[in-house]
Amino acid sequence: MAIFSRTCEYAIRAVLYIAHQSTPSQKIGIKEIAAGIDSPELYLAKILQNLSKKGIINSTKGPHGGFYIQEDSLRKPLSEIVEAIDGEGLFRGCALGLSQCSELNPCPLHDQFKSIRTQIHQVLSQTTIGEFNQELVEGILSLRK
Amino acid sequence: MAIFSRTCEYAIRAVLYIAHQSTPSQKIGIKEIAAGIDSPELYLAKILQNLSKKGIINSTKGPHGGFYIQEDSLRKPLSEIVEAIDGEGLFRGCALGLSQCSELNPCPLHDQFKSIRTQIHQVLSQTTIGEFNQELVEGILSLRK
DNA sequence: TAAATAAAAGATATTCTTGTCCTTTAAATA
DNA sequence: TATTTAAAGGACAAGAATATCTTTTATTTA
Repeated sequence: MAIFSRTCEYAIRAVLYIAHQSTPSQKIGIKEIAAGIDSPELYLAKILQNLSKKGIINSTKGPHGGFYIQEDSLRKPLSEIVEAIDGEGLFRGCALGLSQCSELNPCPLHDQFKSIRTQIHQVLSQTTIGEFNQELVEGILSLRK
Repeated sequence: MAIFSRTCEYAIRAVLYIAHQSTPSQKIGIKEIAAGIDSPELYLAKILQNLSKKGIINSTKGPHGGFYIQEDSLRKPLSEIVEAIDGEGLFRGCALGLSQCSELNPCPLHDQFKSIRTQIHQVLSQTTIGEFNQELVEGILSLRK
């Protein structure tokens, strides 16, 4: 199993792609996004609808419409995308799936995973949607399969 | 999404339960294991069959048969269970699902997740199946929902 | 050796995730 | 204002994960 669901992988890649390829005056269409990140177009459309409802990205219909991201959303952390799609399972909850697991009633892996979860959460909440734009433009980073 | 698949959660809990509840001369049946870790009995049976084939646990059929674990398997790391069930996705591969992601062609999260993966792998490969027996016996740790 | 026991194995069912299709709505522009 | 464009929305389909059921095999013991 991977760290993120496939849906969440698509979501993160798409948001980063939108962040560096579009502005509110130059929107980008679903076709181009899907091609840009190697994802199934119609499935990605559903994912972006979801992210749009949650205010992480924006969209407009009609000619010259498409997806874009507001300036201030570029400062949002990636953890918002992950929580919107995969929930908080990576950050909270018991690694062994025990609902009763807690400090007082810990599962065997409780302490070890507390630190791992913290680190995952830190990375995702300190990394912003916009911070890769320069490297993406320069081709140092890749979003395609 | 959680860190492990549900199947893997059952697997780890079951193996730890077997480790502390049974010996090669005192085997434990699937009914009791499933009750002991709150999991669906028949599904757990499939999982244990799988782990048994892979040599992580042992079993014998017939009266007084059941599952048990060999002395030396108690020293095996939990990573063996995780790899047997969920594969190596947690330890290797790109967080964003990009097959081309590498040191030379990194995805945006490459470096951050390299360290997270390493930590997950370390915890799971340094933690052994047998090391919780004492705490489980004493009731300090829990395996039930 | 026959009967009883318990896991293995194979088949099927259910649920969730992923992916596709078709119609509707909103926006731009001719 | 009619037409075109592109996303939104609803319904459906395929696949994978999870769960259950039934039959078979191996082992013990009466």
